[in-house]
Amino acid sequence: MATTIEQPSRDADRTRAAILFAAQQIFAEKGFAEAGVRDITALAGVNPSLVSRYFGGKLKLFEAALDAALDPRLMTNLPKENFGKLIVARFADEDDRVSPLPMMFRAAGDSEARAITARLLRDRVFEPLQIWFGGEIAAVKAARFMMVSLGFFAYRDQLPLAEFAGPVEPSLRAWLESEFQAIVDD
Amino acid sequence: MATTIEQPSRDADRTRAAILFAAQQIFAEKGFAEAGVRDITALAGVNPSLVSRYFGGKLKLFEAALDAALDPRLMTNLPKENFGKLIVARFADEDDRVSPLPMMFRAAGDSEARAITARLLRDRVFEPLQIWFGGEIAAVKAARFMMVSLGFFAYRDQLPLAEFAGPVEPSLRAWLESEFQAIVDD
DNA sequence: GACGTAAGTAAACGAGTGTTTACATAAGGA
DNA sequence: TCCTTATGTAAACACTCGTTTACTTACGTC
Repeated sequence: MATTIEQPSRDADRTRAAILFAAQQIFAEKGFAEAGVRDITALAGVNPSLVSRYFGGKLKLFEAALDAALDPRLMTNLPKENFGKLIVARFADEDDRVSPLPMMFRAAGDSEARAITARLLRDRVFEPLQIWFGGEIAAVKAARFMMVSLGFFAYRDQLPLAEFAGPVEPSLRAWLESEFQAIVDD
Repeated sequence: MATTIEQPSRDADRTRAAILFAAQQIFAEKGFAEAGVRDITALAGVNPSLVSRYFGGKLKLFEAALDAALDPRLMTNLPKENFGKLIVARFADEDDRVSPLPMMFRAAGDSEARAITARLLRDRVFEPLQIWFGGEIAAVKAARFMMVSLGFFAYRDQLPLAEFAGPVEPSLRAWLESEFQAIVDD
């Protein structure tokens, strides 16, 4: 049989990463309030007390999980010529489990988690977008981007209508694409 | 001195209304999860147990409070000629305390409250809007309306940026007005 | 191989929650 | 006036949850 690399059964870095990974999934699925520390640590296969030891508590863990999920390059690395089509494809077709949007929306019920969400959304998304758009009206462009993005997700998340579940209706998708494209073209 | 109308010190209808009114305020301010039954009944000046007796529990009270706050006529009674300007004025300038939007967004963290929110949003807003818009693409129009509205509120609620707090930046406001107007004009 | 430290666990703690139960009392008709 | 019933209150219940504390164990070092 093949020799396997010996792994120590106790590895703080590995355990910390396992908790963070589990937290991203549970927070996105259940939201900050309904996601229990016991749920997260059960998925990670460790003891609940380690959340406090390694992250300083549930709130700090949420901050770390959201920060890890936010990556502005997912938007700013797209070519501006086809920005509309590509960004809608990324929003509409991506796997919600790896998206920070569910995590943010489902944290709106907790005042402390909402404050963290607002700060990270500003520093990790809004500001980079503003720089990427550039120009005098970069702030307005970034604001328009945030509004359309948040509105699209809120709509899909809050209104699970039968006719709009699953694939996005074609003309609605076309409208979204033109909205995003208009932001970079204006 | 003027004679005052004698009011019985015990009036179930009045008490029920007081709880419902207090619930609208507290739910909008704190969200479903953080709004305690004791908070609501303290504002109403009654005993916490009356929530269960009169409404059947906290969740049913939330449903009643949101249902009372939702009124599609606030949108569908506007003239279609100036729909854009008027609807933005209503969204941007209105008092958040009487708006159902904070109540809905801050309930996103609770799965049961979110299900109620989704149902009421569909039955009390989306469907009436669809009928009001009319035509073959009424569903797409209603969807666009929901997206822009939810996006605008989510942006203002989740991103309390200094430069966008308070009055809406003029060019952003103009864009919003054109978006809403385009929905009814298309 | 013994030992000290880091890693992990189990269990209890303490605070907060919605709800229920038992009791008190005001209202209104017989 | 008495008595029934609706109205309201106080207190305890039952449960969840994040966190802390005390203890155990595996790893690396001398």
